[in-house]
Amino acid sequence: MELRHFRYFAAVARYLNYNEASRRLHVAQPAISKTISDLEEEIGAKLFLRNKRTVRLTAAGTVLLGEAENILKRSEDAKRAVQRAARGEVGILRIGFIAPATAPILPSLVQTYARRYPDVELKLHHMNPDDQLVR
Amino acid sequence: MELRHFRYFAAVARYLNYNEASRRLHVAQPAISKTISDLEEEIGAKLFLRNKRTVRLTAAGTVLLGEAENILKRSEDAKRAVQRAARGEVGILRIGFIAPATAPILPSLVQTYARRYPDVELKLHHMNPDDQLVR
DNA sequence: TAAAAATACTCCATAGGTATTTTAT
DNA sequence: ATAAAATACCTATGGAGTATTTTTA
Repeated sequence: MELRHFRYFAAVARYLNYNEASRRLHVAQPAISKTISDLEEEIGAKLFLRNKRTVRLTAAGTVLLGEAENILKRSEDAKRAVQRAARGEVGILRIGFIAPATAPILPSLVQTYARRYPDVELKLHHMNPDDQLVR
Repeated sequence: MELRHFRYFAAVARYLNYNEASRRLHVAQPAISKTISDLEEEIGAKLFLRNKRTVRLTAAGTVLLGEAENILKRSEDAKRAVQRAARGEVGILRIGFIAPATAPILPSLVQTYARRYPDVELKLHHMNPDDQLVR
């Protein structure tokens, strides 16, 4: 089971039409048919009723639709969250400082930084010159 | 981006060792390397620090680990939920009845059924003989 | 040197394409 | 007759394997 199965399934469920899903996804219709039937086989349940010329979701399919859309959205959200973390826009920044030396400049620096990166948690550590630098 | 990427990534993140992940997943080590680097390329961020002989998660990787595990779990949960729905163990069951005819037997039937399938929502509809059967 | 990850290549499974058939309107 | 999904078959991309190199403890 891969996200691809969910993507194709969600498109078919949305349009209730394999050809339309095929056009929207830019994938040939038989590939859609195959992927849906592979998914049905893996899960062990019919997802669509397609006896007539119309396609309808089964009860099982209705359950999957909600889950699949959620998972697809979470995956895209995760990607963006990771990209933001990589850019340093979220996370934890620990700053060690020695009392007298940085006293005059630190507050304004911290304030400016905190405004620019509201999702970075700042941790200030008042240190002595011989402290170990850990974590 | 597919669940496969998340599966391999989660295994490497867990053991912090490509060879160990390779053994656990029953997939050759170069396939793991390739999949991780494909994922890093797609996301546009390094997920592991592997300069030294040790593997460590980056900040971005740490964010992804939580998300990836969550998505993988949700996917398995979704599969099971769909299977349960297909077996009729969850969902909605609408029962139409005509007042006098079924009066004596319906209550006990409903009670027995509700105990056996606690996740099936029962909807009872008091109907007239000429009512349309809809939904 | 020994270990672990990356690289190079080869192979094959399967995702996806084209053509056609089936089915129902 | 038309439109949509399924089936059959073929192609080729890329996932995974083996062998090797690189790197660093």
